[in-house]
Amino acid sequence: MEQKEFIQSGALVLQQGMPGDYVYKIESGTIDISMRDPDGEEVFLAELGPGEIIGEMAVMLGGRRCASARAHGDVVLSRIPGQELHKRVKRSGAMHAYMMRLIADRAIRNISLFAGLSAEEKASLPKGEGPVLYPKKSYLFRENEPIAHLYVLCSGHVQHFNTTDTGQEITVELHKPGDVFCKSAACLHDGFFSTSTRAIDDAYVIKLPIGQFKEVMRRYETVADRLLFSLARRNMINQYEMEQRATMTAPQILSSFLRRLCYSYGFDPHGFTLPYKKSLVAARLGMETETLSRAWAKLAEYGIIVDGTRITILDEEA
Amino acid sequence: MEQKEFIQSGALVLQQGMPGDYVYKIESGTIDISMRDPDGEEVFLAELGPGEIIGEMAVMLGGRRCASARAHGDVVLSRIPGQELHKRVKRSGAMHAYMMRLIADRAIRNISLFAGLSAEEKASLPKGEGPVLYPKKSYLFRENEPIAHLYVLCSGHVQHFNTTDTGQEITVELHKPGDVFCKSAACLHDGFFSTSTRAIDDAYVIKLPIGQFKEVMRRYETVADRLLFSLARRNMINQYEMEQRATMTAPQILSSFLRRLCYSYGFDPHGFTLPYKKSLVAARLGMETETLSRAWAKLAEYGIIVDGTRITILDEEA
DNA sequence: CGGGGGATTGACCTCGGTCAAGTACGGTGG
DNA sequence: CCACCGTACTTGACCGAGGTCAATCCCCCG
Repeated sequence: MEQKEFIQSGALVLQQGMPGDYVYKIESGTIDISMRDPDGEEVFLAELGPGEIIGEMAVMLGGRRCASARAHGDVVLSRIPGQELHKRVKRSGAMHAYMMRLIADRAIRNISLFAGLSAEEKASLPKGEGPVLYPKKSYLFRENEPIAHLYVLCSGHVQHFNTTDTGQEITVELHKPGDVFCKSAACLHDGFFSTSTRAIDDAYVIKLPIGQFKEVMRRYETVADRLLFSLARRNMINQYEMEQRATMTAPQILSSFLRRLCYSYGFDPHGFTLPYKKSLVAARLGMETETLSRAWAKLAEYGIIVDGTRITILDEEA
Repeated sequence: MEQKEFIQSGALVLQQGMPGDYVYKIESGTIDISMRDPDGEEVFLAELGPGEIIGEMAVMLGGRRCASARAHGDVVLSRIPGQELHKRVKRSGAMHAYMMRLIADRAIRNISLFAGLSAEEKASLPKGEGPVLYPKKSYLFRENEPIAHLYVLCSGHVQHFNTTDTGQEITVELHKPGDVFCKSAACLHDGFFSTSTRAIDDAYVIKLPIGQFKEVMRRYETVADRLLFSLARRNMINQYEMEQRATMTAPQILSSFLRRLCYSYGFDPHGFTLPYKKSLVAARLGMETETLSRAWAKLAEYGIIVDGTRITILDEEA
């Protein structure tokens, strides 16, 4: 059932953002795990060695790879198909518990906020509330509820939005697997959520109580540092988006969005598929689906070719 | 020349945002200094006693009060007209140096980021670069320059903006006396400014080298805490503004802006004067002056009466 | 008094929102 | 296998808020 693979040093083994229906067990050599966080920073997360499993998150929770894995030196892996893993997990309750624990631990340890900590320090991190399933369209939390957790998204997608008095929904942000959210909420003493958040597809999240997170922040200076950094970056990105919406036309905004999407997911610009429904993209960009629909047609003028669901970016620059 | 005033406990002696051409010397009693920082938080800054001078910043630098002063118990003050102070300062170089030093020290110590520190801790803060004059329309810094300082605005106003490829200027933010800016810039390791910043009128600023600020942050946890808090708040405000621009019409946006302005400057809603030129307001709100001009006319529908430069807000709520 | 910058007003146009109809696609049930 | 339905998306026609351009007004200042 298991199939050996020999990987050259430096080769990409798993790519963040790609779907995946298999896991690898490391037979020999070491694998570097890294991720591009939503702010666009590439962050090194961990180094895994023989006996360890990689890629379990996408398989167990049914989503996409939420980090990239690269061979550090030559490596031998055995590839285990997703079905096989599911069978084993179903057979043994202990195995299931083990996998869930593994996923939860890794999700917490691998968030970019904690990237500056040593392996021992990471081991002492709080565990959080194991992968919790929020079915499609269910709410993680609503506006004006008290803030209790920091969330780590393991699989699926999540939408933040505000509801206006007229019942209109304004999408503020979309999150993809690997993202951490409610960071800024966590800094406001005894605050309340300013947005509602809903699962777009079935989403698994780890929930880390705010108190525990603050404890960690107090203990490790680098965590507070990274949080500051990430909030500051978010501010700049917000400014940038404001500017775009004020000055650009719909096709230009869409083009810019696709370029950033491609970059932040690590997609191949020479052809990738949109990971969201188009209506979601419209919401994210603050436009109507009709406007978006018309914008697709004009993308050629901005160096992007769309063929059905396939998107190709011709000229690549920031 | 000096004129004694007897102030009842709790009375407002100086109000943030008001113009002022006199200073007070405290003869007896104590005065509480506080300010509303740009995020809308009321922050207690200091308690001053007999012999100390208040209100010197607006007078010496020719601007508006950048903090409020309230009598803490019954107080006797002697009021010194601005002209008198200017005469004394002109007469004596030492007096001039002393006033400038006083202003610089107070500006640094009184920023809300440092509000959690004790008097002794505040005394040990770095002094920063004394009040620097940036004449009307001169640049404090430009986009893509390396970030070297945190700025404290002592008098005048300052405009942050981006320039697009087409030469268009997008105003991101306006700052008023007492504001601290480049906070988020300061968190990005060796970053570059993402906006240009220009003095609207003659502006005096204190410049605190980033390195020194980071040093302070490392020493005092509360400073990092407050910075986090303020960045998180800014994020929420950005989101809110995004939402507004997406869903509201020009008069609604203007109305909401005026209400916030009134609140954050501490103006009297029953009649105040706009502290900026209208064209600046237009820039700030991301609209053309013509659109703004038309919006004024429709403000009555939203409970705001405009009579020349006089603005009255009828119904007050968040 | 003339000049210049800011503000206002009017005429016009464009982008994108709105409404309505139509298409493509997948799933379900007979 | 096809009829039916619901969802997502597309297309067309229309409209209105706000941008653009030009003329004018207002007020301060030299």
